[in-house]
Amino acid sequence: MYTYEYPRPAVTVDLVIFTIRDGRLQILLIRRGEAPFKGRWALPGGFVREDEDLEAAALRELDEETGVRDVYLEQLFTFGEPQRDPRGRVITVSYFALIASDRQVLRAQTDAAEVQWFPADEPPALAFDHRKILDYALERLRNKLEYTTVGFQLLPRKFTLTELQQVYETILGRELDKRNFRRKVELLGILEETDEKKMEGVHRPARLYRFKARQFEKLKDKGILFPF
Amino acid sequence: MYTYEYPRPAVTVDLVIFTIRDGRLQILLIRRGEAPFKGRWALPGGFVREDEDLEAAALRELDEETGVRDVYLEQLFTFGEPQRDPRGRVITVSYFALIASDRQVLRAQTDAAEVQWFPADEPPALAFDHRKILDYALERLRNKLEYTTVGFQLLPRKFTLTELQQVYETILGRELDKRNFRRKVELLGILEETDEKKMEGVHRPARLYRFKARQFEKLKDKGILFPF
DNA sequence: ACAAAAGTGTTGAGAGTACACCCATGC
DNA sequence: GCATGGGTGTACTCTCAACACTTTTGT
Repeated sequence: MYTYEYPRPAVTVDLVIFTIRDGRLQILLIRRGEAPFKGRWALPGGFVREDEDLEAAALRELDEETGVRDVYLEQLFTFGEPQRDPRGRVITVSYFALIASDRQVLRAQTDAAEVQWFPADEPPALAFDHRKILDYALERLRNKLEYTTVGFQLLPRKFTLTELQQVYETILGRELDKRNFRRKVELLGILEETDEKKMEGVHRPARLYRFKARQFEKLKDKGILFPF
Repeated sequence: MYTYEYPRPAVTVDLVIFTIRDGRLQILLIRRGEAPFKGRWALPGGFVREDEDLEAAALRELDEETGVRDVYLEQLFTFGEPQRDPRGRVITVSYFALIASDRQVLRAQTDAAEVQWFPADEPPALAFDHRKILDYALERLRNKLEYTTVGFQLLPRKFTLTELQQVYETILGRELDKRNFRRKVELLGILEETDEKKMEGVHRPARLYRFKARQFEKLKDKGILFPF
């Protein structure tokens, strides 16, 4: 058995957990109960355990805060500036997660005053360098939206085309043409019609669709295929 | 001052250093002199120092192995499987670097038998999980080539259009149409003609061009702009 | 004069964008 | 019957892809 004689930083994972709520892109934040940054909002996260894979640590934190599993999770970036944590050297591996809009139930035990959703584009002041992490996550999400199907991870299993379009409009921050959007989605061949209709609204019911691909899909054959 | 009571993994950086040599995409590898994997080839890398930023550590390793600075460097992914290093818990932050083809001089002190370039698509057996890191770097490089100007980082400051095209063909692994390629590059407006010509060849000399943008540039306004 | 790489335009097909009206339902 | 969101087609423009010959130089 060999050992190392090198300084060992602490390693954490931090999560940017996105969902769509009230027609806005929102993120989950936790209010810190301890110094430093006591009382400030921060990204959920925590230390990586001794024999725990990084992604496993991220999934564990996600489960602890939201009770949700089986969500889209992607490693984002690793931040390691020596001064990013006033307590000492802490390197953090950041992840972003997408929660479907019908699964955003928080843990029963969580105190609503301490765990809350905030609009991603108007977050409160954040602890540490979490604002930088958030900004990076937003940029990545917007980019990926254009050439992958990540967007579908934010919707329930069955959804209307208008709901899908709203996800894209919300994240991209601009309006899309309804007819062009629908033609494009159909052309991609990634949706399945169901026989059901959404009867909630007061007006004409919309047909519900289901996403065909299992989890996630790159959308390029030659060049890009999702430039709405 | 606060301290943590958590296990601390060792943290390293590993580099996938690309260049174009003999018309092929190649990577720099180092032969390990110690167990584990003694005698195997491995990616250059090393431990992150106590008060050293991650990117600074990557730049330091790069300088130590190649004597090169001011190159394109990008964080790739952080690998942290508990069993990836038999000596204990080691988390590695991987980077990829692009070295211009006229700057691939190795450190004078390096022993040629211990530091060598290898074709990126036919590497020797690698230590640890370095093959996985290499594969990931290759995938990322190919993707970025299509919507950014990273490819220019592999060329000298002045280059011919044919050389530029060969970089793209080499990395993408397919042939491109000369006329379409040139029209596209011209349309992007990122090159500057020089008055010089490359007189090396035996035949008609080619005009030399210079890359306008300082370092690196995203190439999308609406959708992708670089789908050669 | 010849070998070799440099350089240069046109055409057809497909995708993106802009744009306006009828339909189905609840009240 | 009316208010509201659901649903549908066409025309123009622009970019992509395929394709072959002339030019310039060294030997």
